[in-house]
Amino acid sequence: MTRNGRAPSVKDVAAAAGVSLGTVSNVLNRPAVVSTATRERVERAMAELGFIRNESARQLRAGTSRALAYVMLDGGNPFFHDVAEGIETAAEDADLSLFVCNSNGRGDREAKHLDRLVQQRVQGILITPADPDAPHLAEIAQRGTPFVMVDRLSRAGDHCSVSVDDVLGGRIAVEHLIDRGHQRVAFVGGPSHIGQVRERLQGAREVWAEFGLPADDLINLPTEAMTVTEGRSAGERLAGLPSRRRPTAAFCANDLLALGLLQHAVTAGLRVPDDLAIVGFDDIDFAAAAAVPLTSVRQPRQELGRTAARLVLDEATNPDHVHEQATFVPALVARASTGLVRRS
Amino acid sequence: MTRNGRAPSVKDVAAAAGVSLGTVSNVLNRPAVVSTATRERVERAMAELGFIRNESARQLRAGTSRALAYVMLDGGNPFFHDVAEGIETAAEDADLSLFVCNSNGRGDREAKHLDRLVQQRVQGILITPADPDAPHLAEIAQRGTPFVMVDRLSRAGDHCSVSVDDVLGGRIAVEHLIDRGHQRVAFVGGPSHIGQVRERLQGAREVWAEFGLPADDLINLPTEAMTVTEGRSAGERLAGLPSRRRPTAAFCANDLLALGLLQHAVTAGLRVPDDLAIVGFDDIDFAAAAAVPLTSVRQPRQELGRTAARLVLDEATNPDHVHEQATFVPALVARASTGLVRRS
DNA sequence: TTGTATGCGTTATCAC
DNA sequence: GTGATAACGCATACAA
Repeated sequence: MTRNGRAPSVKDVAAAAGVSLGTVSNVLNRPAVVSTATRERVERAMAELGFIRNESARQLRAGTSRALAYVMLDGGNPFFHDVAEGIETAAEDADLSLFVCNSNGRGDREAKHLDRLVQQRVQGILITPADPDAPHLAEIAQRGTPFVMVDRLSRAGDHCSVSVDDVLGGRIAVEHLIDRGHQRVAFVGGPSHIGQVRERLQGAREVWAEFGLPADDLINLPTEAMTVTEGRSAGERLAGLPSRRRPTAAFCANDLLALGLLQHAVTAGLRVPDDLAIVGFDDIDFAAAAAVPLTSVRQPRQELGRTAARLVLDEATNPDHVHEQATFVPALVARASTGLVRRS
Repeated sequence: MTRNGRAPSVKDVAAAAGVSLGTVSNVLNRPAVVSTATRERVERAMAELGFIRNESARQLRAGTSRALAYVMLDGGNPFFHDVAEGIETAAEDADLSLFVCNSNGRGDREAKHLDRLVQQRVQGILITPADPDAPHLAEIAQRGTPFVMVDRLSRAGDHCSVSVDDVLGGRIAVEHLIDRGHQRVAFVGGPSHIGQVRERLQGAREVWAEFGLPADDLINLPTEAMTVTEGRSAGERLAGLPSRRRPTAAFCANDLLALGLLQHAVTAGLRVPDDLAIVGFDDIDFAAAAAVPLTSVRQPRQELGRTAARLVLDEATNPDHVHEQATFVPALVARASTGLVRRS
């Protein structure tokens, strides 16, 4: 602290070094233009005073910050971390900071974060929203803040997005199960207003019909959320079904549900995959690390993040930017949880 | 965008509403002092122009930002999320933003984040550092930025910290195993320059000695990191031990290691806990959700975060602040992974 | 109740 | 090569 209780400024450095404020600025921004002697004197003064550039002042002057932001949907789901890692990588390359916020699925918290970020004048906002069609999102896109939706799609297409073909994801998951000989399969996921849940279910239903299987044998087990706890409770409901209705396999809308279901199955003495095969979605690291390694539909998580960052930066810097909806193709990763099917 | 391609400012609003800049500012900060008629006129102008306060300008003027920051050690470990949630709760209560950064265990990335945060003039920095004694941390504390170390302790005590009694944690974990009849136990953890690892091992050794068990029968299985993958590899080494040396139980320095070890054990056909009992540390949600629910040493994760935020806010606002090292007491949560021990 | 003036720290433009 | 000065957007002390 110098003078007034604030941190030392260029002014203080200038005084200490016996030069003008402009010269200090030159040392900072165009060192080549200042003589070695004075430069060193200024640098010494900066070191002695512990001078640190004030980013708000730079930002005020520059009119824009040097930061991106990502508003995560669920910090407790490792999937979003991996996405964030991808974003961070790209941000680092562009020499930008990344502010990571977490809405935890709460629309009000999301809105609060967004307000703050716009006030901060971040260069761009990446978000996996609780509701892709929420009005506060449309506002932001219209205001002109570069904006990319991550792992979601909105009805209005006036912004960039990166996502995965969820219908296809549902298809390959269930096709895998049909291949394995399953004729009665549960779909575990919800709430159904989540686009992903609907689309993964749709994909599941499509293949199911294409293989000529009766619609009744694809059983819907809705959940309140996409969490381990909800997966466990779905397991209980599944176990409670009359045995002639009980599925031999389950396709879960994400890996957390699958892990919960797996846990309940093991606890209940079911053998996985013999009594119950399980497919998850996302392929988070914990999926491979489960006691019975989980078959899952992989999304390119880091790639999703990197691409999203690329798009938002393009929108921020390229005057000829056009919005783009990048779609990735999911892939099945087969592991033990669907490995061996007892055909009876 | 108005005028110069920048977002509309108070000045623009003033012009549009036909009042002075000071009046606009009054509407923003002291609405009571301005007449209803002009206030409404100003508010209408703000709405029409899409005016949004510029946080950098406010911050520059105020001399300090309205944000805290938490630099996480490992975004892939849910433990740190829960800590972050606790911090966020407290930040919300104080009406502050929270910037969450992730060093991913890399000292260079940590330093970069810290640089940026200091430049941003955040009100306080919370951090779980890669190395508690790194010089860049001491610098920050000395510069006067409110600073709290989370879940770590440094040798120099010139700052606040919140942590858990790790020696005690090690003690209760191993005491539990001894209670269960185990006479040969592995300690899985590393690298040993992590204070936590050393202390948890120390606690383990203390009880081991107090029960008069031979030191050789507490086997150290060092790991390169605290990850699921490393836990799996520790499992392989454990399985490779000659059977008369092979432990009947393992105490892992965190839950990720424990989950990896558990997975390997199950894959290798070992029954848990009959052939191998496992105790983890942290009690992350995935511990309870494992196929064999994991006994673990619980840390009060959210509480840790809340307390850290409380301390940093006290340092930021209270002139009589004195540094405090808050220590929490860990507790054993017994689950199936140590549930049944076959005594032979 | 409203308007005017000043300064926060930085950068850039222009003289010298 | 260096110094003086203005501007970014906002908040406030003070004047009208």
